[in-house]
Amino acid sequence: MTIAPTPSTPPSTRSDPAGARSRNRRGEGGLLRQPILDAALALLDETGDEQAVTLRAVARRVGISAPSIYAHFADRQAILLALVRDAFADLGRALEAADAAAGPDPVRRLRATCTAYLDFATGRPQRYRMLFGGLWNAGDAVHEGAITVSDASQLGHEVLAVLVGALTDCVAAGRSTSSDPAADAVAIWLALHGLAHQRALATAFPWPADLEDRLVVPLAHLVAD
Amino acid sequence: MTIAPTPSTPPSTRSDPAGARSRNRRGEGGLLRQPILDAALALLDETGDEQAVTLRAVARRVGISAPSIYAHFADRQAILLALVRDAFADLGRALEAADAAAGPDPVRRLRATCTAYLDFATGRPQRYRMLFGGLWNAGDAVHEGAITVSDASQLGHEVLAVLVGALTDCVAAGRSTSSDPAADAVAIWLALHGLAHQRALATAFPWPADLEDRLVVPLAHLVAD
DNA sequence: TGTACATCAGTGAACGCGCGTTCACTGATGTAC
DNA sequence: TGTACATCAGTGAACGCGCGTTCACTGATGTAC
Repeated sequence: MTIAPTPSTPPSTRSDPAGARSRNRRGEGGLLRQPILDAALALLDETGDEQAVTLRAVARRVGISAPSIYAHFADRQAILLALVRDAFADLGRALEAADAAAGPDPVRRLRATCTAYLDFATGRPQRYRMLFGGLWNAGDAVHEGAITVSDASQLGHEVLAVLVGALTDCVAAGRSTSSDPAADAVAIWLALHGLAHQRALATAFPWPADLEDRLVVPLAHLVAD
Repeated sequence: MTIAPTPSTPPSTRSDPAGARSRNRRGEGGLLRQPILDAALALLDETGDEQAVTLRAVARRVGISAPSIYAHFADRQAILLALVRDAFADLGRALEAADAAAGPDPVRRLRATCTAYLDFATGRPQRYRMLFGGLWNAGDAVHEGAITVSDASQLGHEVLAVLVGALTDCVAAGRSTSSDPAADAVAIWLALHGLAHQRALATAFPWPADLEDRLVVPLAHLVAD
């Protein structure tokens, strides 16, 4: 008995939990890249430890042999960098989406953006910690410097662009007395990072609920409507 | 020819850079504990990577064999925890010293404390990152939870005690309009942490100089004299 | 004061481990003729 | 349409490494008698 391969079967994009996966069709080897990243991200989120993201652990999870990874990533570091890059992009997108969905009121936009930032860190604490854990800053390896410092500063610019935009509009609407929205946006971002990072560190700690307001309102120099 | 041991020689407290060190006298085995911690801290500061603090690397640096460490620390984790503990204590002491040295003016005290906090992180970025890198929060090991979460919250209380004290005095002197100094002190601390952590991450980044003021003045609700 | 001995600081070799990476390979499959 | 073959996805075994930790030990030294 032969099992006829059904050509209509969609190529395996899923990141199978080991075992079941079958070899990709010829020419579709690149499809393994995403499952590898998915597995790496899952390991990171579950263990909260980037040391747990080893080539062998990732391979085990995807259901492939460890050397197979080398067809898609130059080395272990490259996987981690891809993870950081993706997470930065996710965060940037979340902020822009929150800003866009908040309607026209600039104060609402500013607050929605800040909330989205904090939600990202609360919802994916391991990932947030990794973004700012210093991996891409270690700086002795060859390839990391160039790639991810620019990623990080790009995220910086994205975050800041959204915050500066909202804060500038707050000033224009007479809702903020900030005399330097660009600089105050940096201050807001740093304060958000402080809170987000501590929350990502001590997820169980009973952080007061009004901390976000207590940081954002003064730093944005918001005034009553 | 015999080399007579001179009893007046002080016991070796130095953390010799390997090689030269001689066995401690009988009953003074405990003297090895500090050199081990010194070496571990030096490794951390130099590499900026707590993974570099291995038993073997520490032993190599102290000039002893790796198993000797077990007379002083239960395992590798215990060394790292001792490091965290000491660093927390250092930071707490630095803040209290700054507060005490700032004189009677409450605004000066508040600002001096904030500056000291940021200076600690700028001067020992690797150590600061380690304090808040999540080591003691990983939480799966047996002994770490109990020991260091209490350390961390003790530091929290020390930092906050200093900040709350100064801020309360600012309010009393009519220099701050804060209606809740305790809560605002938490906000200040979080903002300081955000700035300190980013500076410790990207030490080379040209951070604007006035960020400290831009954070502390609004968050402390300071008003002109 | 002399001597035997228990104690103590510290050692060296070895263990098993999981790791990143290399290598030569296998077998399926698309393609050129 | 049939067939040979180059290409491609992926494998399995092996390498050397540094690690944490265990073990049996060594030799110096303080102490009890």
